[in-house]
Amino acid sequence: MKYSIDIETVCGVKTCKGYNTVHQCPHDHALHHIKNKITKIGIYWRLKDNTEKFKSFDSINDFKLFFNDLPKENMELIGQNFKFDIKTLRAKGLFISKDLWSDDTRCMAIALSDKIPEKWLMFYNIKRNSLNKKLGKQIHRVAGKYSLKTLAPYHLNIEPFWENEDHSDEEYLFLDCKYTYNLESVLKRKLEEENTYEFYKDKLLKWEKMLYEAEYRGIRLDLNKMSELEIKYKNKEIDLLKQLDKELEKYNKLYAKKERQKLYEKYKNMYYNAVNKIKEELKEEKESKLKLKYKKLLRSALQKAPKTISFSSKSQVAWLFEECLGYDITYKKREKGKEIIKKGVGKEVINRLLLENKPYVKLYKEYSKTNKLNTSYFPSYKEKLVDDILYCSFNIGGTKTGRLSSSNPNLQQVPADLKEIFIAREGYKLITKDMSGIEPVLIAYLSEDHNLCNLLINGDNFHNYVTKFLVEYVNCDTSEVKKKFKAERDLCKVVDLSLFYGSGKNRLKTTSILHGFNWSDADCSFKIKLFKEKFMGAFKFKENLDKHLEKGLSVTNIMGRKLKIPDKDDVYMTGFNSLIQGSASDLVLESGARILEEKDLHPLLLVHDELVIEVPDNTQIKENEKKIEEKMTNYTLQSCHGVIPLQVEGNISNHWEK
DNA sequence: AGCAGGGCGATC
DNA sequence: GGACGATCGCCCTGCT
Repeated sequence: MKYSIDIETVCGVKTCKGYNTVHQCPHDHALHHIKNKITKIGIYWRLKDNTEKFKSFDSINDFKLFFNDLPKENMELIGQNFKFDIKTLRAKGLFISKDLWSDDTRCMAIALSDKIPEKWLMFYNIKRNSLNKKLGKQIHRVAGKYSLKTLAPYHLNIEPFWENEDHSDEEYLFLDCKYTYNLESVLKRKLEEENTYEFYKDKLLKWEKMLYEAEYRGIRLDLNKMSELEIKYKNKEIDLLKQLDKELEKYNKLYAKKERQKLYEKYKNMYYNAVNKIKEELKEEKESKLKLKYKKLLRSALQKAPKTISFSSKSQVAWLFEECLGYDITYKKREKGKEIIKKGVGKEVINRLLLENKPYVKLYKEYSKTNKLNTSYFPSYKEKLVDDILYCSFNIGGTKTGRLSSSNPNLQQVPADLKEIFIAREGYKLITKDMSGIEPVLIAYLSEDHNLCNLLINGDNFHNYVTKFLVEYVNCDTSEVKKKFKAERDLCKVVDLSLFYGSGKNRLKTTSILHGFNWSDADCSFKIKLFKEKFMGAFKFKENLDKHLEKGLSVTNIMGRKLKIPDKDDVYMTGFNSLIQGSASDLVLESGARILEEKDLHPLLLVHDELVIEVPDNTQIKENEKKIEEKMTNYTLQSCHGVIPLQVEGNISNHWEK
């Protein structure tokens, strides 16, 4: 028997100002399986004669009683983004076996290469906005292309539907369940029609279940270490700020003056505008009143006006560097194919100024980094922790390329310096393994490029190889490059892959400057020519791929995922990139799922080409490490030049290894 | 006051 | 003809 299930949740943190309400919680606690609170649970099914059955529950206990009484043999559960529901139910005491989870309409929509057109989504959002306008509040949030709110109207030919303000609407819950139930069969047919049903069922759904386990388990933080680091960086920030304020005192005064000037102008204009609106005959009596009013407003505004430069404001720092210190803060940027000159204090400008030995730049750079850690990492982690466990969400359909993404918090962008606070549970260790050099391997496998295949089959390192021929004078054994030409290799390492994906001489030049080399334009052009000749096969492959994608046709990646580029103008820059990065990501997902099938191995984090796995700290650990390596490399990448080997790197440790 | 959008930086 | 790409989240700013 098929059932579709849906739950409604709200913020469940009593001390939070969003407690028990939807949409107001600033931390999205409604989405946190431990910090949320279930308000309704709905279950929908159909009898043999097709009559609809629907039941809803206000409490988990009532639902539990009902659910436990249902016959489990041949039970099939369907959900929309069911990962969230099954996780939340489990956290509240109802464990549902993964085996009963038979379909996920969100995953189905992700696997379907036929996506909802952008235009359709636009119309949907216009409707949503006008509804919000009527309500006077942003009640209805953006519905993504994989949410039920857009999938159901699009695939089932029904009118868009909306929940009421408190999410407790019985009717809405019923529709949610019913549409999920109906979507399953429609999407199944569509997947079968385009031959992606197997990919969905055997791969994507399996991966989603693995992610569910990873999310449910969460990762432990070393709280002592964290507060130690937090204090360290707090003090560092205060220190740096003191230095900046001291050294730049006169500019602080200048800035305060400028801001005051701006306020004078602002309130002067407001005053004149107000005066102009008065009818001629009333002018005399009202004018003086207005003058007083705006004087008063100006006075209070002046009191609140900033007295020092805020170094976390890019525009203020830009003003300081350009107007006060006379630095050149321009940089080139491409927008819609055109090169434009922009101003800013981003990485590129800062690094150039550093090379020019401009004062204060180093100080500012350090301050920015510290400020970033203090404002966007520690507070976010602390707010999301449950005891010492941190939970994130993985989004399998979050990206255009097929890559995985992470949010709440995003554990795929943890700064290297903070990785040491991520630790194993008592009695466990963490094994960090990354599939180093996975992208060149996939490019070799898919394009069968002669040189690329051979160098990898020989066991040579891609970056070493590139360094050797890109830096003309290098003529040594490939294995010696890393030692003898470290700076050159570091430069090549950050730019070589991008050359496959379409980066050009400007990119090469900027990168060379960042690495302390000043390669000329001609030099860069020449090097790119060399690179293209060396890997002619790969570029030929890209050319053909682009032609194919530009026709609007789809390609299948290494794991069976179908990929289309909706806008043909995007193909040149994103087509090849998506195929390779999506394949790499799927390879890691598949590896994670295979690892989970083994006893006692718990994948926790997936970071594009890297897995962090929690394993028991016992005598089996070395064997387990071998097992993990085997799961990550046991793919046969057969090319016409031979089998291309996959390699993994990484260690067993108490914490997440850099 | 609250939202949208730009700029930026962390990761791969 | 020429262009690396993909995220998430924070801060600031300008608009209504």
